[in-house]
Amino acid sequence: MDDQPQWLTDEEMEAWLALVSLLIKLPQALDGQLQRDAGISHFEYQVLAGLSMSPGRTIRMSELAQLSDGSLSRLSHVVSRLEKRGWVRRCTDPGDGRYTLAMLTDEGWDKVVETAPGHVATVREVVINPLTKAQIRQLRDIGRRITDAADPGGTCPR
Amino acid sequence: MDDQPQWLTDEEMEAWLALVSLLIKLPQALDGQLQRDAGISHFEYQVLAGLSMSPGRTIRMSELAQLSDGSLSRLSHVVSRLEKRGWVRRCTDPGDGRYTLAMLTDEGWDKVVETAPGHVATVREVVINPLTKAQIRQLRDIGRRITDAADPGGTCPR
DNA sequence: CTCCATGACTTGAAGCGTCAAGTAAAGTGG
DNA sequence: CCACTTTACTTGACGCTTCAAGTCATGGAG
Repeated sequence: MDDQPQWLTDEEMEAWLALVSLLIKLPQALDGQLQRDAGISHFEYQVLAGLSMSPGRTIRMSELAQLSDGSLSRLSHVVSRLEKRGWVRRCTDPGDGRYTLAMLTDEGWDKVVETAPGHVATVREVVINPLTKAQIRQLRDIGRRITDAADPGGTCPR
Repeated sequence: MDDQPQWLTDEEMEAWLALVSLLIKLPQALDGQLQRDAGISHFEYQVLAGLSMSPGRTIRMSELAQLSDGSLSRLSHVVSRLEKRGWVRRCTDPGDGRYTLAMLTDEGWDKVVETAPGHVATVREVVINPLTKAQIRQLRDIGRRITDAADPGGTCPR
């Protein structure tokens, strides 16, 4: 924080406004497609996808929370819903009773398999295709820098 | 949409994952600072800021909705809350009874004035400072391209 | 061995956003 | 000038996220 408010320059303001619009509209587009085509939110998709890529399609809740960039509480609620829908099951870690393991059921796996292509197509259409190859690399670097600054702890450093 | 799912390459995936993290963590950081320091959400700040920059500190609801990148419904709810807090007042447009004019009260103006410096400082800290001058320009271009693709109508083209 | 601190969740209430209706004013065709 | 459509919102219900407790299992200190 500076003593002087230090207002944004025109260039900075343009970038900032573009980013704010992005922050509102991209999630809408992603959630919209998944909700329409698969009846799930983007975060639910991330959770299912995270599970599907874990060894044994099983993973600890806390690890899944980091993988999907969400709080443990949020994840707990979401997994409850996914469990009711029959896509995930929970059980206590046999080795350490504090951990809870989430595992993807066969129905959950099928759901991911049937949902993924449409989702990837949307990501391509909205994010990848509009950008040049150079911009894709720039986006990765910019995203990482801002994310690091916004979440200093990182929830997974060490 | 393609026939083939056409999976993402490594570079594309890296950029995509970086963007997904950004989408989650940046709003958290922005909302967090404003909530802690001023007791308002980022969207409420945008609405107040939009009003404060309008001529006569007054603007139509529909124009304010576009300015702040929100739906009319969302704006209506938010303005109701801001009205209860005494920062905004609503009245019907004398010229055309369908429009509603939102106007910033003096208390609302004071709120913006006292909140802005801390918010700008956070934006600087989290978004502007971590980037080079070139990256700031890149961010603007990338943001615009993705936003255009995600929101084809644009809610304000023509 | 017991008590307490810590870690890993789960739960419930409260607040916000979205969607689907509903309302009211202005424009438009006959 | 009257019905009908369009435009600009407002409202209510529902679902999801967050926040603050609360629970249960482990690991240590004495």
